[in-house]
Amino acid sequence: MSAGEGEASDAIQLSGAARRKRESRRKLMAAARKLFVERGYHETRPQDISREAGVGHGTFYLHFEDKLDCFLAFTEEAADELHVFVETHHAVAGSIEEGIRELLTAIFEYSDENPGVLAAALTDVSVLSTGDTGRRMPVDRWAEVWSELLEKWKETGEAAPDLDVRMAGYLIVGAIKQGGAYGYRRKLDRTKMIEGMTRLFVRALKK
Amino acid sequence: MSAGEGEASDAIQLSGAARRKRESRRKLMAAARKLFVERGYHETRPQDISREAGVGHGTFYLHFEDKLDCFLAFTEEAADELHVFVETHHAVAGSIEEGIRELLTAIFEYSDENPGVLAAALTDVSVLSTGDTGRRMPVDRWAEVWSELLEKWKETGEAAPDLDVRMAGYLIVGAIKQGGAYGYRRKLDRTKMIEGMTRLFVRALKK
Amino acid sequence: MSAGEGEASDAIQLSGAARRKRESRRKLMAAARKLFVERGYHETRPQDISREAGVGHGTFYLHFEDKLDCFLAFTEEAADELHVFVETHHAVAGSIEEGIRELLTAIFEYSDENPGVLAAALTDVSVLSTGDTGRRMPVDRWAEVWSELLEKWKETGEAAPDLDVRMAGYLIVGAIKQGGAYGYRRKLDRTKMIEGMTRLFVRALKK
Amino acid sequence: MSAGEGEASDAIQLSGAARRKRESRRKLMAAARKLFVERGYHETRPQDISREAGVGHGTFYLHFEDKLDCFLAFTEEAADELHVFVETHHAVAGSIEEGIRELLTAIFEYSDENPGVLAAALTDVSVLSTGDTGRRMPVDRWAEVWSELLEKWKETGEAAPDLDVRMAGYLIVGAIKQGGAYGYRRKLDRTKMIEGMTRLFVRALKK
DNA sequence: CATGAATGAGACTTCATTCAT
DNA sequence: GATGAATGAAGTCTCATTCAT
Repeated sequence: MSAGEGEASDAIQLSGAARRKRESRRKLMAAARKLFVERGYHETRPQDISREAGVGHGTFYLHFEDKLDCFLAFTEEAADELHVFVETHHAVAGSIEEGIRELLTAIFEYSDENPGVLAAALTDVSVLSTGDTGRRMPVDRWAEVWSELLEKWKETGEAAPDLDVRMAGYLIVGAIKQGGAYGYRRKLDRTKMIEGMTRLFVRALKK
Repeated sequence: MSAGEGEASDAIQLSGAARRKRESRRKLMAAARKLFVERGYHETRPQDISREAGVGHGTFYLHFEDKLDCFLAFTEEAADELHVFVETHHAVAGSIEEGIRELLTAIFEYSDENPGVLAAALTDVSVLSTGDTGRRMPVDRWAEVWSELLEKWKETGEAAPDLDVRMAGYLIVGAIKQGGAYGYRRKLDRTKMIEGMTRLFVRALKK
Repeated sequence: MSAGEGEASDAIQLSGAARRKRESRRKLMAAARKLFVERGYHETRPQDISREAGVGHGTFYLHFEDKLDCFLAFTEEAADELHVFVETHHAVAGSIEEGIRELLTAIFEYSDENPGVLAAALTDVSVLSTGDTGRRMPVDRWAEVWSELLEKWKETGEAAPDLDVRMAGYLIVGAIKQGGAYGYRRKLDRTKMIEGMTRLFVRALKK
Repeated sequence: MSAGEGEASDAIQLSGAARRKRESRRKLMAAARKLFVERGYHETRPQDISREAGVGHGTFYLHFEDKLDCFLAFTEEAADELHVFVETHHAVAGSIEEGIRELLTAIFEYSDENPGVLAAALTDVSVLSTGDTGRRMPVDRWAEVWSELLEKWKETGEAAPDLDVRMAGYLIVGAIKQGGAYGYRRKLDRTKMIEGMTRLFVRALKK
């Protein structure tokens, strides 16, 4: 059973040490996500993460350069996860209206399953650190996803031809972020939010 | 001692102590704005603000409950200033298209004259403090301004009747915040940004 | 009595705050000296110094940039004190033999009254920090004192004319440092050490 | 397994394990020397030494009790090497003047071939550890070499009969250490330094 | 009202050493 | 013998806030 790991995993045979390290990182990532979401960046100390993960304080620094590095790893993980959700909703396939509705649905479903994660991951890093980190932030990734979709719809003639897709991508992400926070606070009905946003976005973008 | 209070102008004839206090606060507010904008909330210490203001460290706490209180005072000041700009553009008066354009113009003009202030003032306070502060944040004030306008246009039949004006207010503020940051980073042309945003917003909201 | 401080001190009238600060620094310096001498640089933590001085941990950093800065302040104080001892022995006045004997006597007397201080103050800073500190070290100060004396004796024709006084200054300081440590460890008689060293140095330097 | 021990040459026929161990130690010693010289004791971590040596971190502790033990092994190695240099210059053979010049030449030649090693090896161990290590330090070894030579010259009547050879040994080592550091910093000419020092030492010691 | 020295909890991080593999 | 992940005590330093003057 322990031989070969059973699955055709991407690391066919992990030596003991490497496996332990992976396991530590996994625990740290889970702990970091939990605490960043619950308490926010500044209220979470590296040692809290270590304790929550059940590893020593020093282990934290074996896996992350510093606290910010850990936070960025968290945001990237969240971005990756959301990406999977989005892909299963193949927003790309349909019309502009369907596409937008699917994308929003994916986002809200992810948020339901992972409450608070998106809000935490979208924390503006410039609030956390001076100086450029050199890393691409979730906001940018998500804005780009939208931009690409809009570009496609522009090509198919569904979206307004005079659209600046880059700017529109950021406008949409900003709107969703702020609107989502508002809806979450007011405990608005998810379906209604999706419908409302879809209507606005479609009208704004459609030819 | 109490003489001078209650007169028509609040600047006329303040007793020495009261005048000094007012003067201290003015200097502290100016220093706080400068540093919050330049360095951000977490990189600015009360001591820095006091030194920049040219007053003693203790004086800071004569005027503000704590650091967060000072930051909120800054955001409120910024909100008040923007409000003046907005009023001079009487967005209220015209059609939905004119109104939106005027409002955006007011915002961008303010941002030109006060670079970085809006971005700093819109910092999500939940990133700064856990508990509720009980104070209304700029985001909420600005979302409400938009809501009221939208409500008006709904009544005049210019805006779509099925519009959730509260939600739309937040969506717009979020879009402007994120889009503005993007445009500032990319050094986009102001007029083009205003035009692009106006077009999108009008299409989204118009009947 | 408290008025005017009684003495024609260099700070005729110290305001309360300034006096408190001075007092803190005095206590910190005394504590630092005690601990650097007893335990050495690396075994002494800033918080040990603060506790020994009876002030808060933060006060330490009000007076010293960092731990190294504190250590350097200690060495400078020791250098100043030794300087006073040396001056009262007016080594300068007499012949080369008298001069050297007086200087060594001053050094050993200071060491008797301040056991361990010279050894601690002569700690090679390059062992403590990479990078140049930009500060002149006691070793250099003391080497220079010797150099100047030798130069004088060269002029009066008492010292060998082919003497490199700079180099000789360092050789002497190195010899005293190492020889002193040896004598201290072996608990040698002070007078005998002075006589022995004087004899050697005089022979080495005399014309 | 024990076969091969006790043979004429200790290099012939070591079992695989023993050979590997020896090889590891050699690599660790070389790495330790490099880093202690370049960065100093406190700036060098066992991990750095292991990495530089290309062995695992744990291997370090198979060969050295702790970091200080490794440093002392380094100083002893340096002392052994210098000893070889000194012996090839048979300082013992000649007159006091020749002897001193030869010894200094040996030291400076070694320093040229091994820049920084003597300075690093002469680091005062009391700065590194509080308790006595029970090991004889390079300073003591080198002071003793000088003492023995002086004793011999005393017997041949070349050195002053009233000389305390132990103390003189330490004085000379201290002088060379400090003078060498000064000369190195000032990039003085080696030959001139040797000549200058020889002259001073000879005058000081000669009958 | 104003000051600025003092505070000390607590933040982040390092590193000599151990130990399971 | 060799490895390197893990450890956690200990280190240095910061900073929001208080309080005696």
